[in-house]
Amino acid sequence: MANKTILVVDDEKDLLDLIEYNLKKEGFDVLKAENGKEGIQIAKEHNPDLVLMDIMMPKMDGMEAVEKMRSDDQLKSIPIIFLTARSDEKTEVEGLNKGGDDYITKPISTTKLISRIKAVMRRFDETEEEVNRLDVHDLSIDKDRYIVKRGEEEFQLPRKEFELLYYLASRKGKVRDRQTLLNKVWGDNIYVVDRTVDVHVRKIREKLGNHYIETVKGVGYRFKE
Amino acid sequence: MANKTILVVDDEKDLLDLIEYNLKKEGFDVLKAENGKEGIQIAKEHNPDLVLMDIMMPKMDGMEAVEKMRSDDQLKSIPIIFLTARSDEKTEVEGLNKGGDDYITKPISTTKLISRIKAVMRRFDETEEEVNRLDVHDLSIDKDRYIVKRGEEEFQLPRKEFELLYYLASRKGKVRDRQTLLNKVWGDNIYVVDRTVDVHVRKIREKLGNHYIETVKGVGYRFKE
DNA sequence: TGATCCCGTAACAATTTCTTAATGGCTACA
DNA sequence: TGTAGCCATTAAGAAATTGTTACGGGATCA
Repeated sequence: MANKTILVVDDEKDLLDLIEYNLKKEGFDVLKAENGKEGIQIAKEHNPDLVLMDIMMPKMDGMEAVEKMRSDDQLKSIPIIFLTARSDEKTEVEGLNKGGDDYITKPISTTKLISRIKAVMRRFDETEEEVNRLDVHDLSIDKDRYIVKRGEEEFQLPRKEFELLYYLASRKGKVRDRQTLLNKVWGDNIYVVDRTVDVHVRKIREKLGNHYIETVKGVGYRFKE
Repeated sequence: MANKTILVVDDEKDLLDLIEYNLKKEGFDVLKAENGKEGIQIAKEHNPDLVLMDIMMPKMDGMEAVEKMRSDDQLKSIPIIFLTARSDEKTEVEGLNKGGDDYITKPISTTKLISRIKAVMRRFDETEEEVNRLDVHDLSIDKDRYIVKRGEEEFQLPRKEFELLYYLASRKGKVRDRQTLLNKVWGDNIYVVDRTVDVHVRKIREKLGNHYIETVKGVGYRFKE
């Protein structure tokens, strides 16, 4: 895997070099810029995975640079960690802060810096990760969120309906008889009349439309292939 | 930091020893069991961080053991990696597969096994680096000061409420069941009735309004996406 | 040593979800 | 076209789950 690239923007050259040294030791590629303007330019060219940005700088202020980045389509989703000299600058940063970003007060402990960087990166990676999501047809069944989406529409199904749908969808095309469904979705030693499945199927169809779950007469149900 | 403990359940003694050897070399603590029944018993006693479970076993089948674990409040959130002899057993495993689990087909490459274990653990280990401040919706949750802000308003939440809110907010959109919340917010071996979570959720809602934390009936709570 | 706040628990109310059972419809086949 | 078998649909009551409130024990701080 290619190394992650980090752009460091700070007007103190010594600090810049120090950070570079430490980041490289950790296996990151490092880009440097000494002011906001330069930072943006380099970011546009190289598309770094993360930006470490000092807030107080000459030329273009870090704050201003961040605002520019946020309104630039190419750059807006790059995570930024702010470096602030005094902790009361926190307040200033607040307005700019998006989801996974972070800020760090100088002076910086290297280990802390590294671990923050890794944390922010991990968080960003995971957002992209499709861990518990099942995409079938035009549906997106997210077990982590217990939500079914179709485009922008969100359906909040009750638990049994959700799990039944999930079970069938994860076995797309395969027929399961009612008893099997009861065992797998309801649980093994649960005593429930198997017609119950019908009702749940109906409720799912009622909400999502009836073209997802197919009835196989005399056998059971299946999620449409 | 204490070593992570892994429980290995397999009826082949030689394999058990081999795996133990390799895991220990990697710095894990290892527990062993030769059948499902014994496995569950040991799991209950030692609360391992991960379970490596063979599917085909005498006494209590691995499948059965897993189901038992899944329905036991204390054990249900322990990640499980399945060992299966033939790859067509995969299908069966699917039904049991929850969240971050994984399966591996025998024969096992040690490196692969280790890397899977680490991957699953990483996924489960939500003790990620924490951010000082989280901005979600119109809230700003400041872990440094244990204060929640909404615009100019400041809310001083008691510790548990704050930590619960923080935990949920930092996993925006993801549902967590009460047991998980207790483990993550209260601590692993704390014995508290899980309805306690409800009360804390209510208190948070009372202060911040009830549109932040959503209830997913039969499952748990989640911070609104 | 009060006063106050926080935490966990229990009890009951409110709500949602699940299950059942009853009815009617459809299809296949004789 | 009659009949049997299977499924869809509905509504109502049961069951499960959560919301809400109140209370007592502890910790904390003046």
